[in-house]
Amino acid sequence: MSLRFALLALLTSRPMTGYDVSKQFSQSVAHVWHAPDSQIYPELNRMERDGLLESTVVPWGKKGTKKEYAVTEAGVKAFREWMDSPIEIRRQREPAYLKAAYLEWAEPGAARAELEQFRDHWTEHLAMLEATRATLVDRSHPTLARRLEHYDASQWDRIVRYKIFAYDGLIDQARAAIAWAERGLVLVDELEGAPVD
Amino acid sequence: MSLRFALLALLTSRPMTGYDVSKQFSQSVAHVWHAPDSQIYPELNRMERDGLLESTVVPWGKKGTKKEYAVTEAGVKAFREWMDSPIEIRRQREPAYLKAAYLEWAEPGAARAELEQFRDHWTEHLAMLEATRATLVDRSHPTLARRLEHYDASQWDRIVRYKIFAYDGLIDQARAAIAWAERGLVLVDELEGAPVD
DNA sequence: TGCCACTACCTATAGACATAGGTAGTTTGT
DNA sequence: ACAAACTACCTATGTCTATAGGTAGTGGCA
Repeated sequence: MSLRFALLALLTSRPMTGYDVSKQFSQSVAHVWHAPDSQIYPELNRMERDGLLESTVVPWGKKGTKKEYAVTEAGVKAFREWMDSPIEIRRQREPAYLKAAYLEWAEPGAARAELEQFRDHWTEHLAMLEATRATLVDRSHPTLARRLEHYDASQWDRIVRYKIFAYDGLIDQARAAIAWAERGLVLVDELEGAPVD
Repeated sequence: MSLRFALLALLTSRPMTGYDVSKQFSQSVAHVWHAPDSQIYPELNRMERDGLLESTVVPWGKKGTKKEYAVTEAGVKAFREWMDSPIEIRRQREPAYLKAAYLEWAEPGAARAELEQFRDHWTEHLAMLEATRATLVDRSHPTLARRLEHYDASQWDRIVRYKIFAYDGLIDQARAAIAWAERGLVLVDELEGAPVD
């Protein structure tokens, strides 16, 4: 159900075509809520059917058309209601920690590879989060810039700081994950003997 | 697919009935991979069908019976293979961070309630993780104790330390989440004005 | 004897999600 | 003139997951 509100969140910055949504999504909202376009297109249709969005068909080239979605008043209301309602708590479901708990079953080499892969994934993810955070701080993030246009300048700081706050949380998590993986690599060396190569 | 291996992990400690699995699960493996019993029973059946488990029917009372599942050799092999194969990377999907990024849409009271609820959930979760960690350190954790029986005493430290390592990772994440929520509450007070009550 | 909590196991249903495709038009560069 | 890359949108399939039930036997106790 969160996908619907993630899409609403994105579309409050400006009306967009489905294609724009699926592209922009991966560069902003997807950092907190990932979804592939095969989930996005049908959801946009359902949201229009439910009156949260309305679409206008825009010509594109000679024969082509595209559909631009805008949030309706009912959409804004639904988004606000969701914002004011308690969050669902997500249950822990992380294969990396599951595996870590049973590392005595793994080959030492595989255990190391595992932890390195995990660390590298989060390191990459962290770099992306920090880069995005920087574009929020200097307000060059395109979606943010479009969003701020609807607001009085006195509100800008407030809006931006909430977004930075969200990214700070994600960055903390990424850092914690990386540090944990590093400790794991040290532990594997200690328990299995350092690799000989 | 991880559920299958989470169940295998649990059942390597000792054979268990489906009911035991679903009870024990929530006190150990569920900390890293949650699943309700409505998912567990069918999965156990499928695992037996696939030759990873074998079951023996045990009488229970006068008329009742229960099914005890034990991991087969094929099950052990599958578990080892999974342990040695690269992990799937989970995509970010956390409603709390999604909401945090759009907190300018929320009522100040709702924003505070949100963050408090998030903090309280993780505080509770942290207490549980720390309590469980302590039972691993002193080896009083029942599933761990049963597991260690299959191993030579020289291996005990190795096994226990991997489990502690996994919990340490979860504890780090919980602490980071709590600290983030606290910072969020301060931020809301700063941006929306402290609550008047 | 009846009731209740618990053990034991299972089903149904709907929605979420991943993965892997497909079609058709447009723009850009050579 | 043509290919390649991109825009635009959609479908199919299978699995996963949440939620909410259901049935039947057991053990204790009042």
